[in-house]
Amino acid sequence: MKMKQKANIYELARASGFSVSTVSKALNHTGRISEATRQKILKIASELNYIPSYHAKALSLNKSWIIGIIYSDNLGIGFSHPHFSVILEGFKQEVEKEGYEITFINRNMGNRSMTYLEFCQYRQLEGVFIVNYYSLSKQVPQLIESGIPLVSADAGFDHIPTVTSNDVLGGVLATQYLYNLGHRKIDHLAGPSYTISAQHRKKGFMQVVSEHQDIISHIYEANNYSIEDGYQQALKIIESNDLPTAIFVAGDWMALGVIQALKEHHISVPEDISVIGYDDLEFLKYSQPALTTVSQNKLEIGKRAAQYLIQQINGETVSSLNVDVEIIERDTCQKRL
Amino acid sequence: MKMKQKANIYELARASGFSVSTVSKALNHTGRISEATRQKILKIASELNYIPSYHAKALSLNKSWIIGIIYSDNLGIGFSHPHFSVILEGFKQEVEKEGYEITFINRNMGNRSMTYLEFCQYRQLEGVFIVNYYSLSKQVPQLIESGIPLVSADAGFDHIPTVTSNDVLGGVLATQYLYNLGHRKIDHLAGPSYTISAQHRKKGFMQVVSEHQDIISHIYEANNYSIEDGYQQALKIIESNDLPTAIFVAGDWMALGVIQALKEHHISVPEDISVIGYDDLEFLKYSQPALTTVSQNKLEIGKRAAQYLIQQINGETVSSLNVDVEIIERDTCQKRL
DNA sequence: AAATATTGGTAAAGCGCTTTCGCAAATTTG
DNA sequence: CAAATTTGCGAAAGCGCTTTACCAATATTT
Repeated sequence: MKMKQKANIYELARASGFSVSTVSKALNHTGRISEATRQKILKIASELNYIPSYHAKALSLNKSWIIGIIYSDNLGIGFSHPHFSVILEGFKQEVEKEGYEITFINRNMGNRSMTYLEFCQYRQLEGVFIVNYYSLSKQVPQLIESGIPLVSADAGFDHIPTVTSNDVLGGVLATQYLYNLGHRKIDHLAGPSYTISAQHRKKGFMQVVSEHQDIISHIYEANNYSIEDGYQQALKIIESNDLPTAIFVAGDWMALGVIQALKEHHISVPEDISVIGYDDLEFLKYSQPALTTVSQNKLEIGKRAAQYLIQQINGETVSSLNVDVEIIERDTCQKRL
Repeated sequence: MKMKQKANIYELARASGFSVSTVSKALNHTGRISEATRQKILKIASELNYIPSYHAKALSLNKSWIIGIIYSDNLGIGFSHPHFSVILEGFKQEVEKEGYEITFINRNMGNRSMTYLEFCQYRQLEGVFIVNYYSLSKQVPQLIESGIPLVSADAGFDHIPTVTSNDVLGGVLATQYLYNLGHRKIDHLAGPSYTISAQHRKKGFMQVVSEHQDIISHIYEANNYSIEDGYQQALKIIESNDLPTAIFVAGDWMALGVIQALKEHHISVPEDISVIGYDDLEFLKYSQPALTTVSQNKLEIGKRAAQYLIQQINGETVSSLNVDVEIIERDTCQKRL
């Protein structure tokens, strides 16, 4: 049986005896047309294995059904990033539900390089999702100015609807948690201060500290949310000769470094010092001891971002949103009597 | 300054005084045209912020520059999958270098659902990369029959060029490694037998065993490469009352479960039993004790797959390829004297 | 200087689809 | 039963680009 190659609308017209306009209307359930002829045409379409041409449709309708993703990954690990990959996944699931596809915006398509905006125009993108973008270049401002629907999962852009964790709340919860366990000497290892997330977590921490006269605290700050930075800062805490009984670490990676440094100095977690992290990276469930942490609802962040973007594409206006966080109790914190 | 909205080729023609055909040729460095007029046209194009329309180009040229990805993720974690996400990343990097984009093939675009093949036709995809697909449906056979360029990162499809780790070699290396450490009672926990990867790793294991008369071994088999399955099978090993001194576990996840089970029975790793895993999942670097494992070069697998696919798109024919693996020595194996 | 080849450029058709507008036939209204 | 609507359908233009076929004007060969 020879498969008919790529029948188009004209062949359907010829085969059915109707005009192309009528065929088009039949296929799209649009326009005025009798049910009888619609059925005839649909039947023929299926017999001929008709599949419409996306490119022709997109050109004609001026609608691409594609959403761009800006995912500049400073670690070079791309999809494998334990935090952003989950957000991306949630985003993807949600937009696909609504019939959109995603594509990654990179600046050298084909041969010549393009700006983000140029790429968006070239591909007629419906909107773009900015996740994990740190740069001072004019690229994003240019996008904002262009009026294309935008949503971000990074705090730090004004003028863009943003979906992030409620990091102030996270800071509060983590600190209260330690306080309620009986800790009174609580240090905070903050993330890099140029990130809004770090600022907020620290703010939450300080808020709780200020509410309780009996807390003694020091704040340290890392340049990066990395294991290495956690390790280095922990060394400082150790050298300070004024050990806390608990540390609220602003990121899981850093917490890993902290725990390692403590262990090397024969300070055991959680017996000597309790440690709580932030992020709830999937794999830290399996670390030993399993990390107690503040969980960000990453999948939810991605999904809400998707909804916000699609709402904008449909002409609605949206504001920003903070997604709730929660404490995940595992094995790195314990009561202090 | 008012930004000209989406100038097209006709406006360039009018503004430059040349015809659209000439403009097109100037823009594409094609056809016979004098350098002088080309420069004039390019100048005007840049002044008018001309950006071509992808859709029009694609329709006219019948070329989409887009590669489809079939990534059916049975765990539901999508991008976050610690093994496949890295392969995907390598693939993406490599195809982008050549000017292609990737898109994910899911069966319900817009509203109605499509088969993989229909989607490929709809979007005029140049080729497709099958990664992590297990299903008995006719979808993939249909793709194969259609003649669209295909490449896979899963063993298990005949008739499709496949890029995978050399799993037989991996099995050999792991087993030899244990043997050379002095182990003579070596068990193997194999992956699910319906996967080619598990079959190959086991084959490598048995090959080494057969070469050495003095090895005593048992083989166990899991239904899944999961922590839970590793845990369950480890219980069986423990119950057997014939403990090995080393276990070659066919997957890192399973190894995690194995180690946990052993620990709960106060059998310490590596003092009592050495454990070697398989995969080299990124995060297991940080497990305690850090897992010794057979490392799959995931990034390389993705990149080679990309190259193979593009070669096919360009009309060349390619065969399959096995990417080398290597032992990563960490803390879960030790000498047996 | 006549014959030939090359160069620079254009008109027009084609890629596959949507949509407006118009028109005849069928249907509803008063 | 005439007038007013409504229904069913088609012609044609438009979306923005590429490419073939052709023509006139040069440039090159004998």
